[in-house]
Amino acid sequence: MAELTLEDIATTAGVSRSTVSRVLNHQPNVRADVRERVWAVIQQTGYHPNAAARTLASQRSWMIGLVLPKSVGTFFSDPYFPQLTRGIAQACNQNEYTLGLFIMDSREEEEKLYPRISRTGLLDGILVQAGSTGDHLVERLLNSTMPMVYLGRPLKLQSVSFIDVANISGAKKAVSHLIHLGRKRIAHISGPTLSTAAIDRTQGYLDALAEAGMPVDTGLIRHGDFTESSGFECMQQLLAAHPDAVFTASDAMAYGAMRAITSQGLSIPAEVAVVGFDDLPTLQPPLPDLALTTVRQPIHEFGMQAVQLLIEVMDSPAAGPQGRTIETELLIRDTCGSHLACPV
Amino acid sequence: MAELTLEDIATTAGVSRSTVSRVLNHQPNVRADVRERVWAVIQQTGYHPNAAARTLASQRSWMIGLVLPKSVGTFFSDPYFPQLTRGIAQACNQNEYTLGLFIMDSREEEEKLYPRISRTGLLDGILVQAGSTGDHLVERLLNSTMPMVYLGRPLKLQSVSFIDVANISGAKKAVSHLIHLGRKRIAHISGPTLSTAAIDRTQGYLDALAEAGMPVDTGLIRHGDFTESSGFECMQQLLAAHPDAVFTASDAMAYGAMRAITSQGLSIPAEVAVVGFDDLPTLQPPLPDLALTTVRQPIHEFGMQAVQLLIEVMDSPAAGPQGRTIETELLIRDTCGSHLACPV
DNA sequence: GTGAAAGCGCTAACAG
DNA sequence: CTGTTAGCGCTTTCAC
Repeated sequence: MAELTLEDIATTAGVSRSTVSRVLNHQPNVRADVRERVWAVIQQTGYHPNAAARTLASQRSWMIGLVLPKSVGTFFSDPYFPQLTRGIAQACNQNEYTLGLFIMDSREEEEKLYPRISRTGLLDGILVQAGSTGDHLVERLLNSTMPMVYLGRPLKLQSVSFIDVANISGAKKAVSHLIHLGRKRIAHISGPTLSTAAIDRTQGYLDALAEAGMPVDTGLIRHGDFTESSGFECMQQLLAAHPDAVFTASDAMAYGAMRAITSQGLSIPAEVAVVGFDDLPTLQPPLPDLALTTVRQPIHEFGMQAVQLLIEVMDSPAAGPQGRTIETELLIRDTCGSHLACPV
Repeated sequence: MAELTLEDIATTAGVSRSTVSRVLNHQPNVRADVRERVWAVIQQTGYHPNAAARTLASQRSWMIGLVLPKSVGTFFSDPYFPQLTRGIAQACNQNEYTLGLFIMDSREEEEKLYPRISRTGLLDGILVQAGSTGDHLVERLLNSTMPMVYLGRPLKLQSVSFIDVANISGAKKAVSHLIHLGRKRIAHISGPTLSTAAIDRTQGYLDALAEAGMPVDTGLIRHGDFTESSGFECMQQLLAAHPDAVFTASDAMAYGAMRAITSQGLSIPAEVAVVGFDDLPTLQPPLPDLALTTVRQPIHEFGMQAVQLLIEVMDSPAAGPQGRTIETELLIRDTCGSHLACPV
């Protein structure tokens, strides 16, 4: 079954290739009746233009790539990425872009994939997920001329377009809330030291303490790796310092912390309040009747905005690097103890 | 910055375009010294061939699509898909294919995406995830000439290539194990009635009972939707019928069931044994010290095999529809009570 | 408003 | 073993 071509449509519609092309691309200069006639033929025959030919001639593939460097090790143990991917995919659909997925599991894959990603005629632009700082592939990509948006806070601002969650202010909101509720010894479980998201959330924690004139006790700070079990372990250690609250850099760690707290016979939130970060709907809470107070980051929205920004960058490359920040929301539920302190 | 072309490389290397093309595609008929000279130029200049031009000329895009119909609603609440996607991506990388992701959230998106997916010159083949039976998009795709592999059991075998997990035998292994341990009233929590995976796992349950000459009590069967909470609810109902074991069609439901059982003050596995299905590593068990006995499906492997099969289908379309089944493994841990019954 | 013609950058016979 | 010659199917000036 030989595929239909523009030529075929042109012939049966009794017009030239150019005209069919104009109709296909919704260009104005076509007489209404001709346009209809051509559309009719297109519909009847079920013709679809050849993507490669179109890309070659127009120098535009209408395809963008989502690049996940190998340093994003948690990709599939963390519900964050599926959500993000879904937001990105949806925005792609809305804007008629096809989404290419580039997942690297090893340094070798990074080496092999780099030429494919940077090859012209395949991608119009890329979304690059921030991994640990100093990732080799990311560095190379940053130095290429491919239009891109970095997902997260880049090390040196102003050199690349990026979109990030307002981690600092989000974390600060959470900790300030705990302070206002009268908590005095607020512990903090941060993420990996190379994660800018973790660094920024810790910064928010420090900012909140500073604003309240409260001292920083490094004995109340631990670094986990965003997972439940690391939250459990960090909290076990922290309990020796008798905190009356803990702010964790992820919900999973908050759940781990809750498990540690209750297993010591302490009550939440009366004796130790807990506030997390993420609000991923799919996590199963350890204590069904105790909803976690947390900082919600709108991941799906984040993904959609990322695509939108990339489109802007691709459409007007002369505008230079753009930055965008997505706001968070403090969701006050049970574990912060608001109902204990605020009987209003 | 004008992009380099084959022509440029040919000129500076002092050969013709064809020769450069041959070198690029690792074709044999090139003298060794010429080959090296050309490679040198390619390396120095950092030249990468244009993907669209290559696709147009060779009629091969080296890109495959992963299609997730809207009926796959659980896509991002279920750790199954991220794992699957990772396996697929890895196999694509190994075989030099680019992966396109097509996620549909609504019927409208399905309509809009169909032409893009079936458009020639974009995809060499597609992987179509099974959703609920009778999905509109899937029907259309099945009737197209696009090389494809269906992920799951198709309704009418023999009309399409597919790859599936051995759900029936896996479930049967699980239930037979419970029977051998002396359990008499084995309940079952199945999945959605439109899911072939759920249907097959239930079949395995029935087969095991039949083989043992045990009666089927429909009062011991409930349908959940694979989620934790549905497992909890189904188990609450089932407990009224006093089962001494339960086999669930997913780990998440098994965890829900465990929560229901313990909240009734019953002990696992002494009073009620539990066996799940999946063995997804990322789920957080409700009872940290009680590991779930379950049927492991090697999802990552499944994804890789799916790509392999698709490649076979694309390379030899004349061979007709191919079917492949991936075996499961019964992982005996704590919740089935093996240690109680088998003091060997 | 419409058609002719010239590519887009590559692959693949076909000669030599 | 290497170069010449046609395209692949579409977009896009440029005339008319």
